[in-house]
Amino acid sequence: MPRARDENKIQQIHAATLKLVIKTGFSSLKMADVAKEAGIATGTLYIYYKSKEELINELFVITKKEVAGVMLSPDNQANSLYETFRKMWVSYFLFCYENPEKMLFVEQFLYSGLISEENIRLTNSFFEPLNQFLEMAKQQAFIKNLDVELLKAHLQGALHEVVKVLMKNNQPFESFPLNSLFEMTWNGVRM
Amino acid sequence: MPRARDENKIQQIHAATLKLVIKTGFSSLKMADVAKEAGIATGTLYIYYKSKEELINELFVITKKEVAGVMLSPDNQANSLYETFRKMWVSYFLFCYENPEKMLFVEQFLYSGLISEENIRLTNSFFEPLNQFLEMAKQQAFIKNLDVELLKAHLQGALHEVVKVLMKNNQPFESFPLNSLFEMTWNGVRM
DNA sequence: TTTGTAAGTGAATAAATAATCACTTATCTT
DNA sequence: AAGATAAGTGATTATTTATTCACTTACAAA
Repeated sequence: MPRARDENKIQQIHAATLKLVIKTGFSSLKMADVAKEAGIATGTLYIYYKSKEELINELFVITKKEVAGVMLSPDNQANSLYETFRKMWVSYFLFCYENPEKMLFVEQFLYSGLISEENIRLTNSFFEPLNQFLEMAKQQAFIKNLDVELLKAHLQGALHEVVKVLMKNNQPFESFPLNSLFEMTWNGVRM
Repeated sequence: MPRARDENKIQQIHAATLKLVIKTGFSSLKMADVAKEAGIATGTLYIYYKSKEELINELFVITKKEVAGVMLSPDNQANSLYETFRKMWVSYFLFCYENPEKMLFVEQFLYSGLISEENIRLTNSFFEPLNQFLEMAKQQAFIKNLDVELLKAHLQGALHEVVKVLMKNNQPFESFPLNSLFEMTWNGVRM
């Protein structure tokens, strides 16, 4: 029997890819660099991924799935729509703040032309429960009666850009005005 | 005397670059393609720009300057802070809607690692009057007392993502809920 | 009209980088 | 312990794409 395929190595490859994307931008992401950063040979990288495109696509899907898991965690289910909304928003905010490389990776590659249409559709499907939650909140006149895609875009766009500014300024976790930022978002979408 | 350098050709090059970026993403932006799209030879492209990096950087600065011009237009000066804020927001929204290729170009390249630090600083300086306006609005307790960079990030992030959704869905200009979208934004930042 | 100069051309070259492969190493089975 | 098999290696190769350059064309001045 052969050696077991090293699942841990895949983690190293992913971490290396994310690290390089956040460090130097994705236009300079090279397979040789990814391999070096992951501590393996370029040839080894190609044992795990047939091509750069495949690596990028897989990491994109995995990261989107992780985000969906964070937002839609059972922990975020609360007794009121407001509380559920707030928990989801805070979870996502903290995820982005603590994993800026994942946020940026997804954002950068979404419109890069490197992610297949199929994977775009697949990753969108992960967020179907979120769509349903927002539809329900709309029906109960809890949030504004706008197209769910527009609501999500408004919420996500604002959150991402804010996190990027916090990142750039190296804001320590305690110092940033999480509640004020949530209030700003909430006052926007509430009825 | 030689022929006059064709200023119009620069416009063609810029238009071609923006068109290709929005069509296929910037990772597949090739100088040969830009030249072809602009109707010139690749060699000609290098008469106008020393390198791809120079083309990208110049177009980035020009586009940012155009955006600043649109937002800070004297037409947007009104009697109330509210009205000025609204006019600026609507101007920028419509600019992005009508020029999605410019919005996406700037967004895609900002974190790409291809724009020089110097040009990042330069283009930020174009928006200094906007910063001053927001500082004033804060002092007059007209909008929330949050860091101006965070306010701008929230506003711009939400607006961009919303425009992208409208674009993707091919929404005709008349059908989209401009006022509702503005209200959402305004309710977020207002005191 | 001739002539000098710079713009324009696109095939050819250089540079960057994705991907391969002949070889080595590690692990598992018997 | 020996054989079998797959992982791992990194220099080499293939491919892509930025850039150049020898040549042509268009224009303006004399």
